[in-house]
Amino acid sequence: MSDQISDRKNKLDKLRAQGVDPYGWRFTEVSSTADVRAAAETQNLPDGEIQPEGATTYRVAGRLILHRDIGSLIFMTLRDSSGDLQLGVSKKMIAGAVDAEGGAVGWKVAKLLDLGDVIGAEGRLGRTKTGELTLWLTDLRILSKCLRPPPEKFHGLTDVETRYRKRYVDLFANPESRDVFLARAKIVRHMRDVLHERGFIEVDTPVLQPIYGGAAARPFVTQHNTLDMQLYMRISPELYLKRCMVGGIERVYEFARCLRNEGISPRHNPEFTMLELYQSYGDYHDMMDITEELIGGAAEHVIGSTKIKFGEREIDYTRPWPRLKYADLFQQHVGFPMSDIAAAREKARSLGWEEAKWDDAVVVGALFEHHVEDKLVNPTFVCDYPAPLCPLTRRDPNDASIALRFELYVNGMEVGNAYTELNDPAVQRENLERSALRGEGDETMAVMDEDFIEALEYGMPPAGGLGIGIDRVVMLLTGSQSIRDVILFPLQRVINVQARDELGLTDDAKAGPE
RNA sequence: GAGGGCGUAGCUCAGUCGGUAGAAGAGCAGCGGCCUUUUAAGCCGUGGGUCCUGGGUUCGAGUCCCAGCGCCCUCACCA
Repeated sequence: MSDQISDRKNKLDKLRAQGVDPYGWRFTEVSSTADVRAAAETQNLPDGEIQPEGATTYRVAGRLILHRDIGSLIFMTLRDSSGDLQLGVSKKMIAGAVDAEGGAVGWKVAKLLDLGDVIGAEGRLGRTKTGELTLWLTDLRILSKCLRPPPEKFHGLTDVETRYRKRYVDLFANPESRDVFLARAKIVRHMRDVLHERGFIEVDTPVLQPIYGGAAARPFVTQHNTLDMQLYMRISPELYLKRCMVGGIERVYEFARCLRNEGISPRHNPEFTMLELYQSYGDYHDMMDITEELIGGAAEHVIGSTKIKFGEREIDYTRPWPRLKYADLFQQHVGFPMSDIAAAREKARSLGWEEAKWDDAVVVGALFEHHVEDKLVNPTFVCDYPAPLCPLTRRDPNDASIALRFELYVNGMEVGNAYTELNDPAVQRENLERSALRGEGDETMAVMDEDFIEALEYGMPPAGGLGIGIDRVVMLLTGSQSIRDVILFPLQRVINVQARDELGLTDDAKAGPE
């Protein structure tokens, strides 16, 4: 009976026995530890001294992550979302503290604290002999008891699986993990600011869709009971955002959670966030400008640098970014023009690919991926794709085999994708029919969406459209090697499947009591 | 889906060639003490294990073999 949870529960009982509620209440007018540090910078705080009674006091709240008990003096480290701050508890100094109801708090609470407890505190600033900024407490209360032992104080939580499954522990135990998600929030905020400034309107479109489209991917299938209807989780918001443009929302965007029933990898998660935006009366050149501002601007304003390390490499986000043609990159890195289909097929065969049943464009695309993508380390716009694989893109008026599309590559990874949008309903119908035909039996291929065509028949303005993989941008800007490091709660298999099976708790058994 | 790697105390990790008598170790955390300027505080004492699970080989398995579960990586898939 000596496990750590019971030890902590014992302390819970001791606190209650002394009239202290271990699950505290409202604790307001709190400064962040960052605010306290900033305030300290402006004051003369000699080493080894505490500000005298009557000096400004500060209130802070957060989680206890270090605790050094030196008899009738205790040093603790408090962590909030802005950082850490040392607290000092002197038995003499805190002796008189009482709470609003007249119950004594302070020293006896300090003696019953455990690592991980959430506390509120108030005190006066000072510096220790070694110059460490310290808040010397005049008040201390416990706001929430931590019943489970937190990870080791020095190494934190390193087990990858536990970090993903118990992200709440990872977040308070590993500041660098917390910082990734704070950076993610700032990056998204920066993007919203840029779009707001340019007159874009944020909307929400359906995740549950009767017909899925806007990308080539396998969807998750689900079912609505009352409507007795099969639905798909969206793989893309594209067709709905275009309907918004038909309706006169000229500049529209959505931070769209998309779900794709595909493989999982360090760059792919079943659900991910895509920023998708459309600008009426623009084209894909406008999308390049805005992409630079969204991502390059985030590097500058959020990370504070245009040169950011990713693994061994340093990536340079200095704008403007090169805008290169797909055909030129192909020629440069593959070694012959992409129009030379015979050479392309021969090359494919030499790589051991079974290309016989592939379309010409697929062969060219595969060679491009194999030979070119890895070379694109610094942000690069790859422009003007072969048309056959772009059913939603407008063709170059001078060359129908070229689609007015670009993809943004960074560190060999596709981060953005943009088109000069197709707005001729007849051509759109034709393209969708053709790709539906080619993809017969392939549930990833585009399917006909009659209502979408009908929307186009009312007239959609010519437009530029852009999609940016937010998770991947956050990976690059925060140096995260896996997409799961920038997604708070990445999908993991349920544990105890075996145990459930052994107990006979299969799906059938769970459906209802006998 | 294929291949490779990993799984030992709450956490971070040792554990050699399969064997060092009995009790599988350390640090942190815990528990009992001491300490009013610590910095991963220190000192003394002390409790804690489904070695992922289930089989097998063996005189003997944390270690070897097989199956399963979970995670990571590579490839495939993801235009």
